[in-house]
Amino acid sequence: MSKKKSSLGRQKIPIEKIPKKSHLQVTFSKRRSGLFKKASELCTLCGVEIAIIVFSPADKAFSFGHPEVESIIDRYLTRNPSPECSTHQLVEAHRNANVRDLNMQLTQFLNHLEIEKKRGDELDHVRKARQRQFWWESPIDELALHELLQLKVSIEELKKNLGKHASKIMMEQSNMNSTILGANGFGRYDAFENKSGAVMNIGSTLPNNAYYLGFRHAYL
Amino acid sequence: MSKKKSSLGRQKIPIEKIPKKSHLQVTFSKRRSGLFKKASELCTLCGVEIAIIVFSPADKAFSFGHPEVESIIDRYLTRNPSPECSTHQLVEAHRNANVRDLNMQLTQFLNHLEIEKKRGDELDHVRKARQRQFWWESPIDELALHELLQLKVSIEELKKNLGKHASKIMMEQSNMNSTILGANGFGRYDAFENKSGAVMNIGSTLPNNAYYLGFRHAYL
DNA sequence: CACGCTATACTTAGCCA
DNA sequence: GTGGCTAAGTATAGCGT
Repeated sequence: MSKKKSSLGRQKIPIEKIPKKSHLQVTFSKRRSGLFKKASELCTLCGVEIAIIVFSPADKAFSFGHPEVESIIDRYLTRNPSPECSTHQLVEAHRNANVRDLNMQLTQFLNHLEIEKKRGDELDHVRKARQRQFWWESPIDELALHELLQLKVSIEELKKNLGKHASKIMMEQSNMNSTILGANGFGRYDAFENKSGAVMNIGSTLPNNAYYLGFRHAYL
Repeated sequence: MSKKKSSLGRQKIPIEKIPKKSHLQVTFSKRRSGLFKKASELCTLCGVEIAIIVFSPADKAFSFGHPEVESIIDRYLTRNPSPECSTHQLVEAHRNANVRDLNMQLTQFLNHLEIEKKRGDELDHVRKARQRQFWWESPIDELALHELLQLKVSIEELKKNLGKHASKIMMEQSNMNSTILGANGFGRYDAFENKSGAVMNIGSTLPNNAYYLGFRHAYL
């Protein structure tokens, strides 16, 4: 049984444009997955917000975003509206907002959330059990997907609305009180200078001083 | 002689928020580098454009972009404004979706839900504090309320659907034991040239807690 | 094309300087 | 924070199905 072990296992490839198209496509797919996975792990491990946009060789746009690409882009472009901070401010500004009804709804909503989460966990369990045994494909419940879709949109809207609402509350409070933080408090207009956009070299084979294409930091 | 602690070498860590702050900082730094490196490799290997934006735990903005973050964002925003588009993309995706993909979507939703829950908690906090010492009132955001109601309905639908879906999967599992992969494992119509590769795919063996947070594709 | 497989290249957790 | 080290954990190139 002559077997050529020669090409089993991962081979080293140079970090330069892959010439073969079919090969490139596969690599793109796999590595994009890997990149997104890494990003999601970073999100979870460190509790940070990340957005990634990739334009494929076929010029199709893929994106990853936690919590949302748009909001992160927004934050980036406007040099930091700082949602985290606004949340904090909200807590501090706890003596406003006349939203009793809204909050009641919210409370109910929270209850539902917990229920859904548990349910989701169960489903996840089912999935894992399934994967362990067999991973055949099965037709999907289209209706469920549809509903899921609707939900997603709704959630995103809710999120936006919550954000808006929060800012509104804050602002109103600031206006009426003028003692809390004030415009001075969060008026950080430190524009970050990023002109370069320059492409640095890819230190592909250097484990140490490996600097990449063009990343930069915006200090706040 | 005293043995070196097995702490030499890499240890496995669960993909969940790192509690220790100092530790988290180090991990963030290293993994951010790793992420950017992966991105740059993907750029070079496949000749594609990528932009990444990360907000650090300290709320500092880091970005990677080839050729430039702004231009890519621009391209993305001009192509992806329509919410209907996202709907369409998912519907498209559905054609090739298998259960795993669906589950991934579900996971994303769950993540969103958790985020919303936290946000909701904050709001709730505000409310309680306010009830204790309310001073003034501010007009409520009726639109937000409306959205909340809508969401509530959606959530309830989701709940039902999740239940159905779960049972269905389980049922299919037991039923298909005898007809595994018969002819064609699952009914997906490839009528169209679905040139999408629409749904991102997680590696088959997803670690227990590796959640994909929120990525999607933008079409057209 | 998407998936699984496997050997191997690469990444990185934990420590230290 | 940064960078080096080591060894264990992951990602993935090349190939099948």
